[in-house]
Amino acid sequence: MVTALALVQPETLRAQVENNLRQAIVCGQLKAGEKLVERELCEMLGVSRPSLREALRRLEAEKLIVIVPHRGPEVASITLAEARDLYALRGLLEGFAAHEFARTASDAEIKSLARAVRRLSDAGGKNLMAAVLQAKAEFYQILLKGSGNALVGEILGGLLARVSLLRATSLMMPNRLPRSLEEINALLLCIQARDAKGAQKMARKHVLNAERAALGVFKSQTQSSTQPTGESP
Amino acid sequence: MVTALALVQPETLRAQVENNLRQAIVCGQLKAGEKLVERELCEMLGVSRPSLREALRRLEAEKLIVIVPHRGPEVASITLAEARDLYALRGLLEGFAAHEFARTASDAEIKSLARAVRRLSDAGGKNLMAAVLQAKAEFYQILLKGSGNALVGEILGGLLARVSLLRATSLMMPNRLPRSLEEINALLLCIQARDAKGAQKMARKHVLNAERAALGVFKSQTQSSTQPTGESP
DNA sequence: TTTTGCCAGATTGTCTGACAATAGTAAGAT
DNA sequence: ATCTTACTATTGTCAGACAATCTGGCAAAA
Repeated sequence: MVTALALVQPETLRAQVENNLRQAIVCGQLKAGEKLVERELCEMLGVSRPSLREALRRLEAEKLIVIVPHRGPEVASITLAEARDLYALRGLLEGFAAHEFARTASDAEIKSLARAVRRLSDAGGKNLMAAVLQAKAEFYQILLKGSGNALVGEILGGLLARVSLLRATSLMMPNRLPRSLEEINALLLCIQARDAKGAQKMARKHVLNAERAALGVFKSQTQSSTQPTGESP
Repeated sequence: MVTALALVQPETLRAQVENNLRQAIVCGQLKAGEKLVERELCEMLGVSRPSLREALRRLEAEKLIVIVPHRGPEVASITLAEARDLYALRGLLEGFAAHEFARTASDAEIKSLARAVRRLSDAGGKNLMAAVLQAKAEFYQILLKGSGNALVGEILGGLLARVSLLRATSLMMPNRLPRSLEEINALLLCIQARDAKGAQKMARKHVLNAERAALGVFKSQTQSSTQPTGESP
């Protein structure tokens, strides 16, 4: 008897377009504020306008692009105030997820999380950025799944995509990596001790620190572009 | 001289379709689980398929409809677990909004909120459901705006639309209205006292009570359809 | 009778081509 | 130099078409 058979559903063309564009945006290939032209994208991706436009509508709903009527779509850009709001919400939601995980996750899930943290630390120690990224994604996935609230994961996923528009995420500052790993380890300790309140606080603190670092870079970036205080002689 | 002239931006046709469908869904004209057929909707709304499909994509991104490839769209339906997740998040976010409002809103905003509560109580006392709805919407708008985090309002708006899919909202149980008004008044008192923590707790409590009432109705609805165990002895 | 296989109709996914409406731009007039 | 005007590019919207796929029922086999 067949126990499990994951038949890959043939992704519709529109979905592929959507995924391609989304990844191009969060990876920075399409920069924040960049104007998009339908025909160009059609040729690039090899699809017709209707398919492209449907994909654009979804990305618009996700707030990754902005479409002003008769002026066309462009990659969304984030103001300082919006970034603050984003991080505030992220802290709230990740704090909630950590709280619930510590409270309700199974021992097996906690062990799984611990393994992910381990991999993350290893990758961080060797400065393997790609591995860090993957391990961090796994860490989040386990945390969110174990929190028992799928909605939080859904919303948080959307927020993280928007945060990436800042183009000043923790990856841009390798010097913060050690402290970031410390914070995650502290979070893990709280969870292993089933200390829900402590886990919540640690998660919030982690986000808060990430915010400080990111917004610091962000401010200096935007300031330097509007008010070039002598980057080079 | 003209002081203020709100020139209604000519809503694109697609946006009108989107709004019509969204309202039809949250109002219950299109019931949860109902299958939608593109051509029927096109004829109903008098638009072409591309325009309709773009609107559908946006509603899909908002999780108000579900589109399975080659099987067409249908109005999303909510399971008990999803409903619980929704209310948990709602409590978290409304609690946050109340906390921040109490902490940072201006005195003028607090007065504005008090007026909205007053209108809400009046409408509730007279059992004018339409007026209650409008006053409650205003109340939320003021609260969210004054909380200083636009994102929370954005996310919460999406959640509330999805909650309406339950079709077992507080409106369905007029007997809960008095208690609901009491809770909102208590929340207002906390806010007027600038008691952020208290406001947060009251907001959460309010959502929790709403959840209890809604899920009670929801369970009895779904049970009675699948397992009619005799509503009353 | 139940199950299996198959076919036709219906619906969606996608493309092409077209035209009107609007925004951005460049040229011309004062 | 500033304002007005005309033009061009791009988007918004439509109609029609065709292939891929799902759905339901009917016939054939066990």
